[in-house]
Amino acid sequence: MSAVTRFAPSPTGYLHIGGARTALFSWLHARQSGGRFVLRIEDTDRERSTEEATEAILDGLRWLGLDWDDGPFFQSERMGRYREVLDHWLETGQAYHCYRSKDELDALREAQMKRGEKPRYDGYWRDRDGDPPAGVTPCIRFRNPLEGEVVFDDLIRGRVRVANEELDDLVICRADGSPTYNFCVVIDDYDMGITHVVRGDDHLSNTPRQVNMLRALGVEPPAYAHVPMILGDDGKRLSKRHGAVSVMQYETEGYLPEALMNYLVRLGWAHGDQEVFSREEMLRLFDLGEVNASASAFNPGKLKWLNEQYLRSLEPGEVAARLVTYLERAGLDPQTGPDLGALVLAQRERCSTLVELVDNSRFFFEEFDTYEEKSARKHLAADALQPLEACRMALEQLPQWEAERIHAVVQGVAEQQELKMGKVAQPLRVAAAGCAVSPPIDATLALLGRERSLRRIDRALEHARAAG
RNA sequence: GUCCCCAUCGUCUAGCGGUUAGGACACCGCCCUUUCACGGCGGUAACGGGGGUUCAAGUCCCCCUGGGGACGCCA
Repeated sequence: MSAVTRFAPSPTGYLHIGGARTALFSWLHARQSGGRFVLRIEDTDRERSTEEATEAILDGLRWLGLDWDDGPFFQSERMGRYREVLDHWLETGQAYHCYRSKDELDALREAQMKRGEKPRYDGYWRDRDGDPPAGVTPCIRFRNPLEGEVVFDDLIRGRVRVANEELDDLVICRADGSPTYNFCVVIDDYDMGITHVVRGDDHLSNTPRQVNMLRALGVEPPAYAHVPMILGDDGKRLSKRHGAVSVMQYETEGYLPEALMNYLVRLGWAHGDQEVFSREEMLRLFDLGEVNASASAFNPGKLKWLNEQYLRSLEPGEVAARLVTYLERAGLDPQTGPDLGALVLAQRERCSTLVELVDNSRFFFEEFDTYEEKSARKHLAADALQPLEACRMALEQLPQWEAERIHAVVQGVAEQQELKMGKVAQPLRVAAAGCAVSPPIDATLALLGRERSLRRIDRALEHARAAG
């Protein structure tokens, strides 16, 4: 059976980690059944909804590769439809006008809490006819059943039962005429043919009311899957304090969308001992019904590890293509350096992110002003002169500037001068990179090119002489 | 305050009545090594507590504790 699922964010901020995972689960469930994935923007709160936020959310989804089949639909453009149902319900008595003011409601709530009761609307206007107070614009409330219970089977939480006694008559249309979330969701999910509602479990307690409204509409509710929330790495609620909460922040920091997706799919779900899942594997193996019911903490360290895995296993050319943007952002011109595929191959096993890869590769693209102090003191001292000079001479003679030949030179010099490899390679490294960290010296020089390499060795020789 | 939910190493998790409680990240050793890394090998580390049910409980039930969510004319 093919499923129709949806992702329905409210455009009040960027796409965050929790939303991204909900979207992923929802997307996977639709895609693995050959169904449809609907995108709907829940912007009934005009005060807080912004166009920028909508764009930010779409950007996030696109970056992650979570493509949608229908939409984006905007609730703000569906007011006519909501009005239609509202009027109908008013007519049939399934909804009614309520003239309670906010102040009255606040007082009511406070009094109930004080008495140790669950705060709820008292139903004052539920069965009251005529003489509404003058000058008060009413809101509209749904007439929730008083008896019986709502039962539904949540794919993740199992059977959920709530007595109607626990529920009150919720506001479905504000005094200003705008319909509210719980109402719009119900109409939309029905109109859009949603078969599986996948959403954060903070909505679990809304579900019974929604089921009642669906029943009022005379239709069967969809299947529900309430996914647990994601906690910060301190076990508390995820927030700005935990570093990157926006999905796009990870893009900025040089993470690969593949890695983030992989991390997210494993948060609350597992398939035996498997840690790495390609998109195809996710589609094949993921099962909404296997998702854990408990919240899980976001672990940046593991995401980083996954990013390293993808950095190393993706085609170098693929990584190189994505590297271009990052080089430019760092103010480097990709044209002034080595072949990017080769660079990725040389650097990827010592980097966690694309940003780090760029940072560690600056010296391939531009000259550096100074040597890293400690490294220069240690490796560009007087004892570096002889091996450096010998290398310089032999390298200059090389008919072909390739890693293997360079390696032979370094090894030859070490043997000739009866030095350990480190005594030869390290001075060369500092000469070439400006610091004591780089890919293997033969690969480093090969990537750097003959001219640049020799020039930098000359400069290092000067430095060593001056220091000696 | 009221209602609801959740509970295995620090973290993500496997487990679905009988296991030396497994894997991964992180951490710590050792090996490899021209740097930094990668990699390989090994190690520390968990069933929150108390009652039941059962020949047998991490696994089922209840209570406690801890954590979370909901209780808006927010979504």
